[in-house]
Amino acid sequence: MGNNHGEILEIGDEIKKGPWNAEEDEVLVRHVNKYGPRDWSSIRSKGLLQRTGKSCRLRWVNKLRPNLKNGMKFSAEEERMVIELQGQFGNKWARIASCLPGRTDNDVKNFWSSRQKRLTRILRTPSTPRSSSSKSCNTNAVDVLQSNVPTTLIEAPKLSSSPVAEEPSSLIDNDSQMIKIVPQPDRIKSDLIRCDQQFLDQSDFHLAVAKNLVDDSHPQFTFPSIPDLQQDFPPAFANEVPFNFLDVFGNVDASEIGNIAQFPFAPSYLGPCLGGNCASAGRGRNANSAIFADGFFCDFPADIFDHMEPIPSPSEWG
DNA sequence: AAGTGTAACAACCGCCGTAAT
DNA sequence: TATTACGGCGGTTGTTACACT
Repeated sequence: MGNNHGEILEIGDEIKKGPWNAEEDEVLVRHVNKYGPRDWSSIRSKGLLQRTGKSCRLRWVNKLRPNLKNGMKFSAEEERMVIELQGQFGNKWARIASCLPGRTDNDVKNFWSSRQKRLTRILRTPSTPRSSSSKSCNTNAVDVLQSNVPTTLIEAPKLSSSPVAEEPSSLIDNDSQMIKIVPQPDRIKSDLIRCDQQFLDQSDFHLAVAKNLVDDSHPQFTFPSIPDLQQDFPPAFANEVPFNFLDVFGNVDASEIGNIAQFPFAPSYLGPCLGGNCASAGRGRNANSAIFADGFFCDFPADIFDHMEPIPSPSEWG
């Protein structure tokens, strides 16, 4: 991008790039007020600005348009909507942004990208030693439980904008009660990992999982089934997996977690939410029980995937 | 206080669809 | 019908501010 002062490429009829200044903004706003948000290329042809029409349009749409929520962080409700809509539409940022007043496609895209990077980093962070400057991964279980960060959901990373793929007929091995984890870029699309705070708000669960992970006698990562927030958690979900667990590893190379992994279902110690009675979970969370979802993963040793057993490839699931 | 890592943001690039010629 | 220009969109990159050690 430009130099430190944003003054670049302004030579004769050259196209100017880089950060916009107040004068340029003023010219652009005046043009739009006069002619409407169109004829972007005419701005340059008229000699008003040395910006491309594309650049002008982008500036207007992302920064100068009225009623934008510039500088405002995404609210919990907006966050929830983004996650939900991304699951519904994929990476159709303009479509998603159209459902969020004051937000642009760029806003949504950046927001999603940040979350994706964060989740990816969490999944890749080595357990020892932990990054000395990590802000989100230096917590212990107690810290996590005491956190009041209003993060309510963990969404899955996505790789591409291809249409949502059909779920495999079953991701569950009924015999072993395993959730099959199979990295498949083509189908890393659909749902979200929705970790309701009440699900996370189980200190016993958290500690038990952590213990399980480091206990060589329990070589497999014990992970609970997570209820779907949109379903209001009918008790019958106690033994089902209404979310797409695959997406947790959506953008993690298969080589990093092994080609395939298995996750046993959650044992009963996980508490009433995971035991099936989650009717009160979902929206309207108890602030006192808030858990920073990132911390949940942070407390897992990074080598938890080292012990996962291979399961058949998708072509063998039938 | 300095160094480092991360999140958030701004802007550009390339691709694609569409309308005009 | 083919070509071209334009606008829209998604992906990507660079910069800055901030938090943490």
